[in-house]
Amino acid sequence: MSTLYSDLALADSLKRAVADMGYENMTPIQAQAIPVVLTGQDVMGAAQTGTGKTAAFSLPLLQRLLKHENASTSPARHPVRALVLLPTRELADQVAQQIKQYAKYTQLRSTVVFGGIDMKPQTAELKKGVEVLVATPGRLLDHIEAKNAVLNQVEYVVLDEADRMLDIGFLPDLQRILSYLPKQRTTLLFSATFSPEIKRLAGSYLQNPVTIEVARPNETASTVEQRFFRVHDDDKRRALRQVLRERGLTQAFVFVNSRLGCARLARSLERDGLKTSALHGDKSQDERLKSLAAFKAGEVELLVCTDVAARGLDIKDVPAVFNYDIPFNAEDYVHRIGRTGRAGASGLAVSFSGGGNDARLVADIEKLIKKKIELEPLDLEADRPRGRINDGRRHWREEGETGDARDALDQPRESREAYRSPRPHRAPAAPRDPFFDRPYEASEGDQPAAWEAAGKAPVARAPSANIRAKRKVAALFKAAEPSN
DNA sequence: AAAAAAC
Repeated sequence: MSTLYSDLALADSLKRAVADMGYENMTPIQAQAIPVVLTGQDVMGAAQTGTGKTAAFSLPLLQRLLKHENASTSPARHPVRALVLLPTRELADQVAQQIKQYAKYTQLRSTVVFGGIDMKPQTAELKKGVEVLVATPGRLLDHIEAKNAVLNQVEYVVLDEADRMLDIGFLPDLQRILSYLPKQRTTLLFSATFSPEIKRLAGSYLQNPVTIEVARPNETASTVEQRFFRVHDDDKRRALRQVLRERGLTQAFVFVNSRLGCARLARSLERDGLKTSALHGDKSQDERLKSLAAFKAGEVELLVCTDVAARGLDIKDVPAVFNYDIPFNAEDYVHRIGRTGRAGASGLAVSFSGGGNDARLVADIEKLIKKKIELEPLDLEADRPRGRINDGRRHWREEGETGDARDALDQPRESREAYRSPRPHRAPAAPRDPFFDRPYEASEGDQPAAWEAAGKAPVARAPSANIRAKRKVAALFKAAEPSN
């Protein structure tokens, strides 16, 4: 069987676009899936990360849209005929851009909708009419309810990262979306990982599906070197820096399990002089896209991220992925390390197994990927003497400052006590304008206030516990952000 | 346990 794009039964307009992108040979998933999707059958496709799944469904999909004109499709109307759903905004953006590339020589229109940004431009695009709509679930439902998107003529639905789309967090939204679609349609599911339960569930959404498994599902790429180090939780940051140095790594994804942990780590690595940006769900969409763009452009060495970045993101030539935290789901491990070693390149995946449940989680991964995992010790260089303050930095927090005191947390637990310094004496703070949160401004001819004349500060009502908690969280995130 | 996805 030929694996050349030029031999495929695709329109010249699509072949030209593929050629423009420099592709000649199909990957195995493409060679197997494209002919099947061209027949219009339902498909469940499993293939390793980084092997071109997007092209595997979008090219034949576009071909079907070109060749099989819908009876109700007039040149004046552009009903949505194909819907592609993804679990994160960045991924939706990426897939939409790829589809635009493939469709650039055709008359087919496409657009993308996702949350976190203004709805109006998306609405305008939808009103103009598109044949292909790429979306994340929440925002799509908004557009459906606002009657901006009419999906009653959808012929093709693609669930990319299908196992994620079918998991408990997404399922309700997904089911609502599917309820707006015609029953008579083609459904395509793709992912690198499928658990047996998800496979069963997926089956209930498909009609006589063709199953395509190019590699064993859940398999990791053989081009990625996988290392697991046993590291004390307090030593992970040093371990990360050491591995970066030893391996001469210029860029890496660094995965962390929580958003706050992500923000904190990004900030502390930034302070270590590493060019870092953070990507997690508590950042504004604008910041998220900027972080990712800076990493793509090579302006940033480390992308410190949560699992928002675990799936699908296709960035060329990222040499390494760190699991600073071991992921809670073994499947996420497969997706995370799939950010490196893409398109046959080599890559390195380094995971730090610390305390808590980590050993158990590593065992889960071993079981899933069916590869023996060796937990190695990591000899840390004594680059930072422990237990004494001799790095010239302060380890307490001055009033009005945030963040520095937490550096003590980077030290081994037993020596933290040494970082506790007596609180420096300071004059009582001047009262602040509670509305603008700044010192009261004195104006010409001001008399000393009554409180000042009496030599005591005014009594302010303490903020409620609720407000204090909110402020505290906001301050933590603010303090934890890299400065730029 | 966490993250993601809508204001």
